[in-house]
Amino acid sequence: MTTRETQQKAGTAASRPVRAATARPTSRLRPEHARRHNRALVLQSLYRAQGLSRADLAREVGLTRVTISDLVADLIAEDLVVELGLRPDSRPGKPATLLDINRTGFTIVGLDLSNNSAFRGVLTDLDGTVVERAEVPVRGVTGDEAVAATYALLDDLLARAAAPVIGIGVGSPGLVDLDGTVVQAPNLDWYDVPLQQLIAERYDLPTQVANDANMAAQGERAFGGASADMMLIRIGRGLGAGLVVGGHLVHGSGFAAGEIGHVVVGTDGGADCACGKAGCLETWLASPRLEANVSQSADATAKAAVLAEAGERLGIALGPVVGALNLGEVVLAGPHDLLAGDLLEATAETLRSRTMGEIHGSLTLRMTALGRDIVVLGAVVTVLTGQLGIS
Amino acid sequence: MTTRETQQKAGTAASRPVRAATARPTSRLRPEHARRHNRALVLQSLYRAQGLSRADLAREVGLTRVTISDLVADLIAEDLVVELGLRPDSRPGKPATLLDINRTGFTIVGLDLSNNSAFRGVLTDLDGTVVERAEVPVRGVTGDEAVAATYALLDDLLARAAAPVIGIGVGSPGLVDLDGTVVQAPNLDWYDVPLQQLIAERYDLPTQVANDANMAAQGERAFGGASADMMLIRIGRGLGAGLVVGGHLVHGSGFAAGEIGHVVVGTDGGADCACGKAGCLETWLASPRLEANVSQSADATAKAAVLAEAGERLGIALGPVVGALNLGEVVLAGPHDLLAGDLLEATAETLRSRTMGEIHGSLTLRMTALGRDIVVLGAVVTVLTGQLGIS
DNA sequence: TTAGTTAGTAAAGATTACTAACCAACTCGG
DNA sequence: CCGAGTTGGTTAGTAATCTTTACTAACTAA
Repeated sequence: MTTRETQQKAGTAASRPVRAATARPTSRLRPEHARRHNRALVLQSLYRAQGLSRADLAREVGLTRVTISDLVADLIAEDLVVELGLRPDSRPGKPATLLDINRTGFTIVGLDLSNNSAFRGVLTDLDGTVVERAEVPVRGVTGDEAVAATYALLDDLLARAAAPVIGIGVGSPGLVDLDGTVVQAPNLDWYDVPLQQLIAERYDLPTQVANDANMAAQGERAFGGASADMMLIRIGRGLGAGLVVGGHLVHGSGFAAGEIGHVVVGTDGGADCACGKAGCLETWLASPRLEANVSQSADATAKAAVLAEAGERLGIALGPVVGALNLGEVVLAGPHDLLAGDLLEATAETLRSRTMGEIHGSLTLRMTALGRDIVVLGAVVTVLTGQLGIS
Repeated sequence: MTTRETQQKAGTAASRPVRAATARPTSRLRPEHARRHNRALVLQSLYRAQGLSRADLAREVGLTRVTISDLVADLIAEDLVVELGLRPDSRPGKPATLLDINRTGFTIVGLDLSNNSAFRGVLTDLDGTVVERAEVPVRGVTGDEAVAATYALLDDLLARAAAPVIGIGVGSPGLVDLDGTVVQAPNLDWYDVPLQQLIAERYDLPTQVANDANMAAQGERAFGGASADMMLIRIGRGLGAGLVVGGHLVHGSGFAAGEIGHVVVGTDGGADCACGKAGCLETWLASPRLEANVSQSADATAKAAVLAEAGERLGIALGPVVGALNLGEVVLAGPHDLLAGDLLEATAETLRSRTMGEIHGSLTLRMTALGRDIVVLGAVVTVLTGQLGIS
């Protein structure tokens, strides 16, 4: 039944894993790290279900009541958690003291630098409720002036903060590395601008800078209820995407994940693109061109055809991605009037017909409900995650 | 300079993140967990650079010599680590006692159930060096008989194990969930077969069952030196892929990540597929059809054209995936004579011309060097990772 | 009134990793 | 040859963290 071969030492192909190049600095774990982790668990539990008692937390997190009490005492001392009073319902035993995160006691700053007519920013409380808004016009502003405009926006917002600021989140266009350095953002003429460091030092506040589409994906995941395997596609002057895989944002080997605007779609040509190729996804879907095509349409039928073709192209490009990653959800963000109707439907239909639904299960394709705030809200969530461990 | 709006409570779209559905059971961290983590760090450091002293480990891992000594004492007591003797070189100070993982003192079992003529298995030491091989013929065997064949293969291999067995890794075709249950594997007529649990209970050994392409991706990552953002494509009777993103294997929302064989590629038709669609990736690249097309070719030029077209199709399908994930590496596994020449080159060229190289940086496209052992080695690595924390 | 239940706290114990201090064993320079 | 300097490893004591055990407080139910 079995084939027995002579024992062999296969020192050839199969030798010990040599991944010295990828020698990641996986950090050691000290007691304080464990404590931080548990503390974040408590905050997270409180965050998404306010009105928990210490005993509830103990059950949910899996630590003992004693330890939870200790952690909660720390959090109350830092004013991050408050006691709400006794639980009203009536049941046996000592009534519980309800706790909640001090949701309105702190402020988070979120910025969106991706619009090329104005930088926009908000202040929110810990819930992501927008408390203040501001913007600075930046049409044609680049380089150091664009940095200065960012500072002006922050100066304005921070001056209006009524509660202590936990941190600053910034969604920037272009390629941004893990340190928050903008590697390249041609529209702003930024190349290797260490924006995160600049802001953090200027304001002495924890700061998170990341790509705008990635921020948007985080926003959609947290406030839009998106699932753990999701792609968010931003359509505007260009086309960018943010991917969440297994609950984690994808960065890519060169921090360029989601940059699919200049991937050629289909095998039948297409319009010439500024990048030199023809038939790039952007040539089909970037809103200026799409708007032009729509407005040139003779009637509603022709208009619908334009949108349907764009949607089909999007579906063709997304097919392999959806299949390879087995995404559960694809979310579009951009001009509602262009995307929400025929285009979305055509994309959905194309995806259905070009991927294996039986295997891949149900895919949800929808518009975001967060509107223009999607990037700033993503920035806010990123701060929340980075500072409090809430994700 | 800034536009000030009236303060507003935006309780509408932007309310508190409601992700109760995704309430993951992020586990609390107890001291023992931290210890396990640090212990894994020690093992990992020793694994990839044998001949480290306790002091070396302390420097590399970031713990103190005292703690390292303590951890190492545990590991030596378990026979996982051995002292090699004094470091030979001559320098000031007390000579170091070199340590190493007890590489040949344990055995790992790796199985590959993806071939439909025979189940194949190996025993390896901790280095992944193959020590024994076995296989059972399974042509046409399905259902319980296929499970029995797996047992027979394991019985044979385990009887030959000269050193204690750390665990069993199994690469199975089809959809496999995180518990190692084969959700569906039509070729074996397996539906919801809890293979991992069955094997673990029968042999009382830690067992890991996962999809074959995913196992192959793990193997390539560990033993093939693949990078942290990589896609491994297995071409055989069908076509499947395993994806590693940010160093982590992608599972997908329905455990179907990598199932791209039936994604339609291109916009110009294609051959009919067994799945009902036309132009699926498998119709271009599955080896039976590819071999037939090649053998029907009149001359070498025609043969090259067939392979080049298949390669181009692969490139067209991969373009959006490579772009969206910003992959650093794509690795092919399958019949070397078909894939390694014209096909590979055509794929590379297609990817180059259809994605934005300037943004996406360098992409490596290559064949695996692990040959037919790629799945079993991946299974071995998975055990190594699961049991010792080495990854 | 009594029994049972639930919330929260207090004290003591077990793990874990740290600091400080030590010994062991080597090289090197005079 | 011998002391100073260097490096590896261990011992002893301490700080941080979570647990177990045991308690009090405050309620319901009969």
